Amino acid sequence: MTTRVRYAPSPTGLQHIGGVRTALFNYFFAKSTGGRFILRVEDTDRERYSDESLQDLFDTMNWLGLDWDEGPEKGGAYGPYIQSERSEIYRRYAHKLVEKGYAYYCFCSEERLEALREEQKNSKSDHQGYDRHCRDLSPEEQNAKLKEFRDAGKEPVIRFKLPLSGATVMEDLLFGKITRKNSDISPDPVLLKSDGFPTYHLANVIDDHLMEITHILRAQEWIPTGPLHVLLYRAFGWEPPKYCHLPMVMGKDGQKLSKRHGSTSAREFRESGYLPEAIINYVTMVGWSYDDKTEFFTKEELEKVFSLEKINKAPGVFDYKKLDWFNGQYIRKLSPEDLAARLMPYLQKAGLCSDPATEKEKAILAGAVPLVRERLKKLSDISEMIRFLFKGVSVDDKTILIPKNGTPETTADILRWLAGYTEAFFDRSDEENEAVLRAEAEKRGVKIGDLLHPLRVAVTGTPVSPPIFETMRLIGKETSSERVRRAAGLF
RNA sequence: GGUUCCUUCGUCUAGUGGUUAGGACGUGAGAUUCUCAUUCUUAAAACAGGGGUUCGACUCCCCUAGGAACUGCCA
Repeated sequence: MTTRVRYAPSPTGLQHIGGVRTALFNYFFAKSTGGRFILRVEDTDRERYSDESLQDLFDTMNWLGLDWDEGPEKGGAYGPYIQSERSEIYRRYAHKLVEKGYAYYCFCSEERLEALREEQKNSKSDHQGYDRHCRDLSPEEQNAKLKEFRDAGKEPVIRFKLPLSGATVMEDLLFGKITRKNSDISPDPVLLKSDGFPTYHLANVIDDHLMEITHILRAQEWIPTGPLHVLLYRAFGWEPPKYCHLPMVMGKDGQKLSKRHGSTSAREFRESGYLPEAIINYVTMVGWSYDDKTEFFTKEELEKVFSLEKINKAPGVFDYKKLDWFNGQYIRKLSPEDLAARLMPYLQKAGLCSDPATEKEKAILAGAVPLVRERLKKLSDISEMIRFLFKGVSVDDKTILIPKNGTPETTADILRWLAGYTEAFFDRSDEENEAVLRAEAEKRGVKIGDLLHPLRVAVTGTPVSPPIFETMRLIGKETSSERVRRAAGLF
């Protein structure tokens, strides 16, 4: 039997790290078992649905290179893969449950439910949730209400009739048996909403069965509803798939990862210059490991080596610092050409390069890449790092030209000397130049850094830059000399 | 409040009854270096607590504590 797994997000917001992790695990599990990876869009919440979210889902999958074997835009034998296009199916099955006595119409108003919730909150009773008000309506009452509703152009919701006693066991590949008393399950959850759309519980169970999903890999937050789903499968007379609940991804404070912890959406990570390779590698490593030493994995390797047994049960904290480290590692693994190509969009966005880039701009970037590759954590770092290659520099505050142990006088003198030297600089090798500067520093009784600091600030406008000799060659003789002269003129 | 799940360095983890409890990020120190970064060396840092079981428990069982998730006509 080939495994069939699915990633089934709800397009009600940007794809976040938790979702990405679920997608990744499903994808790798499918690949590693020679199975099929299905994408299903669970857009049954019409209130929160947005086209932008759906687009973001595709963009994210695309960015990460997670191709689905079946799903929207691709099709497959079990379509449609967008739940809003399957409404008829859910309605049919929901009514089938009513006929079989496993579900019932509920006519309770939002207001009544609201009041009920309010009351329960205050009473702090152990049992919360729906009071099963409509569960035992007599056939006459039910028909009357139904007519009343339909005459008014309304539809009642359909609720699942949970067993009042007993317990239900869900088998989980990771956690083993998870048992819940039926009386502890949220009482008679809604299956079909009044707008005719199914709730998650109904749609999910029906689709997973109809699409012949063999394994459900989803976040641990679904554990409490697991037994409910098992009950639903049973009511339909179906065999539940195998479950594997994935540990959650938390923020530093141990709470579910959210905006206040930092970036959480794939889009933010993409835009600030994290490589998909790094995201894939790092995100997979929170909650999963291969052994005690290997931590670098390409997507292709993970497709082979991933296994459910190595998943950790405990939730994991998302460590932004470690992600940065991974990203830096991956940036350094890129070929110079590849890195340059990935960097260019950031320069364009910062207004430093035109779009499309000119040959000259490309050449400057190509020259800069060897100097910055060791220094980048994120691709977006590039614009501030080398803006002086594209734009003029202005030293507003001349004191930043002064090295740590220098004075305005000594600095002015050094700059004048440097201004006189820059011409010769370009005729010599870096080694020769360094020798000259060292000799000059010694003559002045200072360190070479005391000469290089004013030079660096004069040429790049900042006290932190790539190695200054190489940088000057990138900037060119004209501009470099001019900048040094101008800095000297400041005193 | 109730239900369910979880618990090895600050963080991610290895470990499956006998180990000096290993690695990685981060942090400290040092080296390299023109700044920054990279790189290298090195240090500090953990089995939540209490009971059992056992010749022997991080590993098995129980209890406690702590944490999390769920408790919607959201998923």
